[in-house]
Amino acid sequence: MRPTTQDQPANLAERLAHSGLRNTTQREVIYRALHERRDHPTADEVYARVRPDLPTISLATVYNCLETLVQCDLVRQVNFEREPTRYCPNLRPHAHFHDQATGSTLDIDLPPELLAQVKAILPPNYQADFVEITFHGHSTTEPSFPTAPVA
Amino acid sequence: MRPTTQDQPANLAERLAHSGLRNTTQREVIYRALHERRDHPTADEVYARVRPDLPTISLATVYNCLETLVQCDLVRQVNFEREPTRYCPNLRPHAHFHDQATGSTLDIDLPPELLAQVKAILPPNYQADFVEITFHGHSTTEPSFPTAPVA
DNA sequence: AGTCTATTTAGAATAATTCTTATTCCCACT
DNA sequence: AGTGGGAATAAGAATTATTCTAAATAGACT
Repeated sequence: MRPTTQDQPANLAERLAHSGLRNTTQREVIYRALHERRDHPTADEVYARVRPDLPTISLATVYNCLETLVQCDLVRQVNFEREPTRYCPNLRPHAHFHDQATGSTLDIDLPPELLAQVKAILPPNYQADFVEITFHGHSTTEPSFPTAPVA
Repeated sequence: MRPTTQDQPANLAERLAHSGLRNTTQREVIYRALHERRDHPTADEVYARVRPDLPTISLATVYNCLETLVQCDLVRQVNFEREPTRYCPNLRPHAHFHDQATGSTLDIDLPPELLAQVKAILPPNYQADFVEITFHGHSTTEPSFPTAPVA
């Protein structure tokens, strides 16, 4: 029996079957599209990525499939303010760094003990199913827009 | 000279003037509406609250004023997933507990040292201007919907 | 009072997402 | 292999929070 690691996600088909759902081409292609580039695309961006493979897919189906993958814990939803929802294939506990200038997103692994410490500030009788930590900031290496080189 | 505490927010008029903005009736009433009940209303809810005082105010103005108050650091914006934006008069560093069943929100003060520890997981050259921590969960005391009393 | 600009108002426009309905697909069963 | 039934998809309309536009109003300053 192959051990199920946290990082290599269990079979898509398995997880779908476990929820009584069918493994369709659309779900597979979308799932792969997310895992090939491990970034944080919007539904529109996923739509654009899968259209070469599935020229007749509709945006509604992209939304449906992404929602299904989220339900099956194969993909996570990420929201920054009121920007369009993004979809994240990283299932490990992690925080997000959101660059306010470029909009780019970086996953930052969350040490379990830190997560525990954060949860510990909750008052009694409040149970957190999920802790969302988002850094809003800027990278100090890459400039946010092209600038003339400094002499 | 009266010391400016963190909790009692500095004069609205002062802050507006500091940004070269005018102190209008609409801004004042909206500001007060947020501070009277220290909860997390949406723009629509603020609209409903101020209409008794300002029967001719428009929703666009509510959005404008709230945006202005946010710019002046008199109010904070809070987003849960893609729900309508909420507005929060609590300016101290705090996390939010979002009850998934009821939608109710609880402010949870963030100890400065915990905030520092969280920021410490950022890689070099990543600067966080703001750290957002949201707990998604449920309170174990209040039931999420009315249930028959247990015998 | 008069001018200048910020602000407000009302309603149209926008954009992400969801909904609706018809069609297509997949699977189980004969 | 053919068929029936439920699930999934496609296409486009509908919804909803928010922003934009243009005209009217109000404050501040001479």
